[in-house]
Formats: sequence, C-alpha cells, structure tokens
Amino acid sequence: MASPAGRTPSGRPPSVRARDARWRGALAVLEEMRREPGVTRAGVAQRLGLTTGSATEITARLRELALLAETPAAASGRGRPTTVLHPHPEGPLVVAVDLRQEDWRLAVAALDGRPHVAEAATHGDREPGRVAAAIAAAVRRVHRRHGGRVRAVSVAVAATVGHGGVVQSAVLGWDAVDLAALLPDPRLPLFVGNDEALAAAAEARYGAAAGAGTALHVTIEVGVGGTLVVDGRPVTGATGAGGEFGHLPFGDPALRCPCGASGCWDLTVDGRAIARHLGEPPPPDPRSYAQAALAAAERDAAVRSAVGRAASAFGRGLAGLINAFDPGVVTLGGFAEPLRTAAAPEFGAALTGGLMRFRRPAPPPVVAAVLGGDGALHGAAAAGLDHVLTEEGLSAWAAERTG
Amino acid sequence: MASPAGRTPSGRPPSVRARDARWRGALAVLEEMRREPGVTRAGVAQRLGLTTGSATEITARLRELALLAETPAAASGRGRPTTVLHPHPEGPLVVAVDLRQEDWRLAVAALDGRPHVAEAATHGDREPGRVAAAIAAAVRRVHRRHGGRVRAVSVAVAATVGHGGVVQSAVLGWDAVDLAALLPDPRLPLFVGNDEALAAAAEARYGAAAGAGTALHVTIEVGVGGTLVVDGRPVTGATGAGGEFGHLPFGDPALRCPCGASGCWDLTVDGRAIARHLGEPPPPDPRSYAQAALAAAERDAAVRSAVGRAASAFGRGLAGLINAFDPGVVTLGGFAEPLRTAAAPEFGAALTGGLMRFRRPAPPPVVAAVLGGDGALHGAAAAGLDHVLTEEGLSAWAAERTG
DNA sequence: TCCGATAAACTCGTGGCCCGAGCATAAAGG
DNA sequence: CCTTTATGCTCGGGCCACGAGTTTATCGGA
Repeated sequence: MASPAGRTPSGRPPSVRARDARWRGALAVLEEMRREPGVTRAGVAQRLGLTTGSATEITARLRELALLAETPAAASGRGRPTTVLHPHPEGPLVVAVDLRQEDWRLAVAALDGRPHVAEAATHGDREPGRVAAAIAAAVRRVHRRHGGRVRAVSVAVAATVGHGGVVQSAVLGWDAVDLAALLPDPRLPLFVGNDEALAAAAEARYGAAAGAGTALHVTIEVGVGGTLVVDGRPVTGATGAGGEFGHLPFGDPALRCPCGASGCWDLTVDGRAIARHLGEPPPPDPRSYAQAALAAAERDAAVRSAVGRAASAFGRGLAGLINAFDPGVVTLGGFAEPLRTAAAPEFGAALTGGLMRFRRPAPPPVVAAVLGGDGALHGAAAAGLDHVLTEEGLSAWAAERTG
Repeated sequence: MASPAGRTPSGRPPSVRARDARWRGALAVLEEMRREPGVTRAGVAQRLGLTTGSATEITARLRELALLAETPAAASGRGRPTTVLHPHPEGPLVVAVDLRQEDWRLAVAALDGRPHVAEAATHGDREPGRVAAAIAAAVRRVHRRHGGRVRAVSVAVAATVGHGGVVQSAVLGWDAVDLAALLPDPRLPLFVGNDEALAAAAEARYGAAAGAGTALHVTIEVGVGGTLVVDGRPVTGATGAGGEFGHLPFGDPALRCPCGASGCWDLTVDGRAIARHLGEPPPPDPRSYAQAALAAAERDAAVRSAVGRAASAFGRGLAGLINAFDPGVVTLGGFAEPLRTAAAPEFGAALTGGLMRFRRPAPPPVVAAVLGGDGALHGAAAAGLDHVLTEEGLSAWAAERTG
C-alpha cells in the first residue's frame, strides 16, 4: 500500500521462514480488531475458528505486549459476558499526514486505524521547504510525546509520487520534492502515497466499497484521479505513480495537456472543460470554477449545456475504465459525484453507451464516496498500519519492549 | 488467479487459523521448486533461511507425501553433494486447457508448473456443445489415467469470461457457455480465465516480465487484449471479465464497435484499422489480414502508411495505459510486437508523445513476450497450481493419501 | 592413494504455538 | 436458589521448526 518505504530499516534477510508463524494467530486477531473496532473476544474466536483456549492465550500475549486491551462488554444475553478488544493505550501508533493544495493535517492512529487529527495548518505560500519543515516540526512534536510508540509515518499528498517522495504536482506547484525530512528518526519507515489512491483504498476498506474485491475509485478535482483497489490494496504501480487515469487519451488529440501529452481525459471533465465549452479562458482554480458552474447551471442554459458535455465525457471515460477493469463497484469522490448528479441524463447515457453490450444488464453500482475529505487520511493511516501489522512489524515491536 | 473457481468444493469455513501454519515451511519449499525448477535442496534452504535440520525434515515429509522427489545433483565443487528437487512422479497434477479460435490443446502440469501437452485438436465448427464435449472427453481420459492425482482443471479461453464460464466471445462466436461440463468429477475445482490474462500472468512469472512487481501485458489479435499483473496475479476484476483494454475509448467516437460501444481502441490498431485506412472493407480475419499487410508494407507506401497509423494509435493508447498504471515493464504479445517493429518511428513517437512528461526520462521497458503461443497454457497451469499449493490444497492431498 | 578442507546431510533435544478436554465462572431465567 | 447458557481458564499433548553437534561425501594437494 502506498509507495514502498523510502527508508524502511529492512536490512535483514527476507525471512519467509516459519519462525514468523509465531505471529499468525496474533496478527489474525489484531486484523479482526482493526477491521471491526469493538469486536468481542468471543466474536473474534468464532470467526477465526479459534478455541477459547487459544483465544485466551493469544489475547494474554497481546496484552502483555501492549498491543491490545480488553474491557467488559455490555451484557447482551445469557452466558458469561465476554470482553471487547481495543488498541492498547500504550500500543503502537502511526502518524498519518494529508498534504493538500491549501493545507495539511496530521493525525495519529492506533491499531484500530482511526485517525485522530492532532495538528492542522494552512500554508500561505507553498514553498516546499517551508511546508515540509512545518510538517516535520509537527511530526517531531508527536514523536516526542509518544516516543517509540510511533512506528511509521505515512503521507498522503496531492501529487504524483514515487520512490518515497513527490515526483510532480500541478496543484502544489512542486517538482521532485523528497519527503524524507519529515522523519523525526531516520530509522522510521516513511510511506508516501497519492492522496486519491489512499482515499480509494480507504473507500474500499471502510467506505462505500467495503467488501468489494475489486473497486474503482474516481475523483475529479483538477483533472481526474483515482485508483483501482484489489483486495484492499491500491494498484499504485512500479514506482507508486499509478492512478493517473486523467491522462488516458480519451479526449480530442488536438488538445494539449500541461502534463506534456495530448488528448488527456483530464481536459474534458473538470472546470477547464466547462470554461472551454463556454468560450471562456482557462480558470485559475478549476475546482471553484466547476462548483460555481454547477450552481449557475440551474439558471443558465449555456452553462447547463457545458456541464452536460463534461458529464458526458466523464461518463464515457468511466465506461471505458469499467470495460477495462470490471470493478465490482465504482466510488465517486470530489467533484465527480456532484457532476453526475447535476447532469444525470448525459452522464447516464454516456456511461451506458460506453459499456460493452454484455456488461449493460448488470453494470457495477456507481456510488458516492462516503469518507469525503477524510479518505486520504484514513488511507494513509491504513498504509502505515499495514506495515505495523506484519510479522516483521510485530516482532520488532516485541523486541524493543522486551529487549 | 483466473476467475474464482466456478464450483470449487469450498464449503468449509474460511479457516484463517494457525493450524494451517503446519504447511508453511512445506509450501515455501514447493514454491521455490516451482519458481526455479532444478533448485537444490541446499539452495532452497539458504534462500528461505532454513537450517539444514529443517530442510531435512521438510523434504522428508514432502517425499513421504509424494509431493517431491530428490535426485543427486551434478557435483559442483567440494563438500557433500546436495540434491535437486523435482516434482514427485506420483504427485499432484493440474490439467490446463487452452481453447483458441481454431483449436484447443490440453496439457498436464506437475508441481513445477510446466505444462506438457497431452492432446490437441482443431474444431471444424465451433458449436459450443461439440467443442466442450471433445475437450471433456480428453479431460476424462487424463483423469482416468492419473486418477486422484488430478487436482484441478484450468481453462484458458479466447473469450470474455466470468462466473466460471464464457460470457461472450467474438472470435469463437460464443455467448454464455458454461464450462462446468469439462469436469470429470464435480468435486474438482474448475478455473476459467481469459487467455490473454493468463498469458500475461505467465509472462510476469516465467517470461519477459519475470520479477516485475507490476507488469502490463498487451496483445493484439482481433482487437487489443491484455492484463495488468500485480505480484504475479492478473487483475481480472470482479467477475473475471477484466483486461478488455481494447474497449477503452481512445479512438474516434464516430466509429461503432461490435461490442456495442463506440470509439474503442480495438478498432484503431488491428487488421480492421489497416483495411479502413486503405479504403478496403473490413476483413473477415483481421489477424491474417494484418500479417499480410505487414509483409506488403515493405513494398507498398500506402500500406506502409496505413500500418504506421495503426502503430501510432497503438503507441498512443499504450502510453495512456502506462500513465494510468505505471507498470515496471510492458510485454507485447501477438501482433503487437511485429506491428511496433514494422513501424517503429510512428510507434515510438506516439508512445513518447503520449507519456506524461515526468515519465519520459525513465519509461518502462517495452519488450516482446517470450512465451509466445504457450503463454496461456502456462498461465492456466499456474492458476491451477495456485490452488493446489495452498494450505487447504496440500492438507486435502495429504488427507486423501493417508486417510 | 591418502588426508585435510569443505559443504551439506542427519540426529536429537528444546521451545513456541495451538488444540482439545475438562473445569471454573458470570450472567439470565424460572 | 438452581439451572441454563455462554464464555474464560488450565493443562497435557502434538507438531513444526530451531540449534548444536555429528556424520558423510566430494575435492584438491601431497
């Protein structure tokens, strides 16, 4: 999940060995706790097929290691009352950062994966060094407060990412920014992911696409972003720069895209497209322009028509993606959901018309994302947790505590 | 891998339990043997970090269960000679079938995953019932010869697949054909996969993309097929109908596609596109037409130009896919490789021009697939083996032998 | 041809983790 | 208060892998 660790301290051999089987049961229990915060011990045991003896042993071990705490469950019928599993108050933590166009937020998540926002700020200018320094200071503060409990730093950023840093970002105006400076301790692993890819993963795990094996998340902000998520893991490519659906050439090849290519889908669906259809110059902020256009469309037929053309281009491209990937569910984030609602007939016609015939009887549901602006933060926390909740992660934690 | 089991006899509970950890070491050893046929016991032990004691124990257990055989290794230096690991001559087998437009082939693979073709035939007509019956008879013969050693039947078919059968196939002229009749024993698991998706998986595991985390395989036959392969598993979507890249709307929206949509990429790259550019009627067999066009292009400037336009359309679409998925390597199968070779300048220019600027300094290598016509068969065998080489698969095998 | 060096296989005691069976415990219901 | 019910706890046993020590098979040089 997210880009593979800028500087994970993984000097040890791969160790696919069975010694690591030590953590199998413990991991299964912790994953259940994560997947469904508030599960009872009895419930976990039943779902995993553990005997009560094993459950006792595993929970005891995990409590000993400060990975899990138990509180009495609210009585719910006859029988001896069971306990509810929680993250341990002294257990491992993950720092999740969401770095957006105007601001950033820093959250801390325990093993249940729920990010709690600890700091937030807007950045006046977007000078990479200053923004990174501000975030790094916030990370340091959290790190100082929690010490060795912080096990990973995971950053969602509105940019094309790769190799543990930002490769390029139109919305931030950044090029090739290394984010390693965010780490308060160079031994900590750093995960950097595209915000939309992480939001997609979050939707697939906790949100509108929960339970789907293959989910497609598509967002419109400035251009189109999104990611395919397979079994909870976003498909982010070899360098972590995947998910740039907006640069599939669904559009007019004569239109040049700032990315360097031409005919990009990006140009046909967002505020820039609406402005072009209206014969206006490219708006400085396509997002707010698009929002305003949706509002104006109710009164102004020309605007309504321009919005309809954008919705149609969006539906046509989305149909192509459904043809290509056969997702079980599609979630729409950002401006995508209001756009399809505002021009539902055009969107629907383009979507259906773009689907291969055999898909039309049972197309995947297209639903609104439910995590909204918190998706990326949830996804970043999940990416960090995916690292903590491994055999290696747990044995490192155990070694530090007992050693 | 491939579509999730038409009728796998998986009535048992998920069983994520640690009892299954019993097979971890054994599975790791068998996977090594599969990944690199001809490995030595000492080599496996070293790579997995096993002690010689564990290696002795595991190999002994696997020999006992007829999962593995050892032969003396050719002496290669000082020290006590080690042994080479092979599939056991009485070990489990997988039946792999490749069902193509004109013919089908049936192969048998042991745990090393190498398919050995046992039967093959062309189908005069393509009446689904007759073809299925002929294949079913061949499967029955193999099943009779090997008895309980056959653990799965895995079919690669030139069709859109889903839910354990064919959904639709233009090249075969089939609609909604259930392939469950191929099973000689209803308790056997059946895997049905698109041939190009399986070929992609095979390329990523054994072929030109071996070792790549994210690989993109693209083929031109009639239209464009292919699949993204992540960590050895093809991304086949929710119903197994993924990989239809040819139906991304990269082309002229005015062109209607037989699939029901319009502007499909399919129409711009294969023999139909070349014929259209030459003002000729759609060829009955676009594949042979395209082959002939490539040959004629050397002499005929008009044909050369038409081929160039197809190569350009192919390169442009491929660049879009690279933008969207960031593969570490791209493999070309079928007509795709000769097409780009025949019109390398046009292909190269379109590919580079279609890439986002930041990708251009280090684009993924685009290489020819090396498994050729055997890719789908390899992939189908791999899909079947993926089922055998699981904790469930091995414990079922062990239970049948000892019980 | 023998002998040391070398690499790898074999043996056996140990420990971790989980299972099963039986016992103990905490509520709800009559 | 006793029964029912659901669950937690205890303890012996099995399985798998680890580690250390021993044995075996080959190579290279004297």
